[in-house]
Amino acid sequence: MTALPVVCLLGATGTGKTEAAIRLAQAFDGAVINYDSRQIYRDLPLVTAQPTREEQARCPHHLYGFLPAGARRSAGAYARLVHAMAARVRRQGRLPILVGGTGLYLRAVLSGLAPIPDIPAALRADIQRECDRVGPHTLHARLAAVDPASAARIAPADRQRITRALEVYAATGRTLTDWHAQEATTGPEYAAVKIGLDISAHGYAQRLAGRIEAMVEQGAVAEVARAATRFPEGAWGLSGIGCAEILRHLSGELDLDAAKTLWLKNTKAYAKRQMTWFRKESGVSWFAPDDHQGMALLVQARLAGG
RNA sequence: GCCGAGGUAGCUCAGUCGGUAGAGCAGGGGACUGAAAAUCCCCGUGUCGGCAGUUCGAUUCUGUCCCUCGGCA
Repeated sequence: MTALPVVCLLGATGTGKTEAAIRLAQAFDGAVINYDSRQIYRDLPLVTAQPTREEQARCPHHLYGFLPAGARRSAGAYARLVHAMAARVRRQGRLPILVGGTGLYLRAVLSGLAPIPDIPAALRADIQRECDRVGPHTLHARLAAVDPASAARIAPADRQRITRALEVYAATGRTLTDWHAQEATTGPEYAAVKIGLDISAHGYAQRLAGRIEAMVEQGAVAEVARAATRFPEGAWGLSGIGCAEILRHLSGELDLDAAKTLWLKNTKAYAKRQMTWFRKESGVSWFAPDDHQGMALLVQARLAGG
């Protein structure tokens, strides 16, 4: 089987990936496929900065806004969706263009994950409740007894990874370390052209601040309020950056300015984490965000050269 | 001009009874295998406003100058 050509756009939040993707799609008869973990929620198009209706009309877009804010999709499940969608786009004779900001998802798509089965939700909830009760350090010690290699790798305060390692062991009888030593399950083989959008320019912080202002003007607060009404018990989709701050504003804890300030701060910290991830991604060609022509030339050369 | 209060990290400040200094915020770096917009880890040399004096030693005490902010003129 020959490798499936795809373009992958990566870069921190607010760098102009949406526009760059549309330009490439128009130039190469492509279709945009989302790999962002938050732009999947239909209740939150504004705060998650999904492509607008107008933008989506300019070329085919897939895997945006298709889930209610109460749902979750694991990285593995999401990778399977992307595989299916990329194949379908290809069958239609189009070039798949993967766009997003979630480094783990991109890795799951391109390199695969360990073939660990899905863990029953009830078991996961039990372990998480226990973690809340006894604290991560206690569970870390328990992990050290069954899987010392994982315990050594995972920080004693990292409740997410500690509970993950414990639930995998509890559900499968095998340690995470054991699973990770196994070959990853992968989808189709991809020939990926990786394009990074680099914002090292000084205007970036201002750009993020402007984006938040625009989201608020366009009704982000009302959007989050609506979603919160629809999911009164709290929903995973409402835990994202922007939502969390707006919810605190709606509860009266923060005034709008304080919420926006926090929102910006959290967005900047997130952008930094994204760059830490993407910087070490191999084989990325970096471009200025508006250098659409340069990106197109690269894609053209790589598609021709194979 | 006079009186008072200050000048210490990008910002707000603490502190050193004389032994060249540290918090918060901001900022930076990193990790990452099904919650990832998540979850964690690490990072502080700065003419302590300038100059002089006392002292073994001054950011700390003294003098003087400069600057800022009040108040009075």
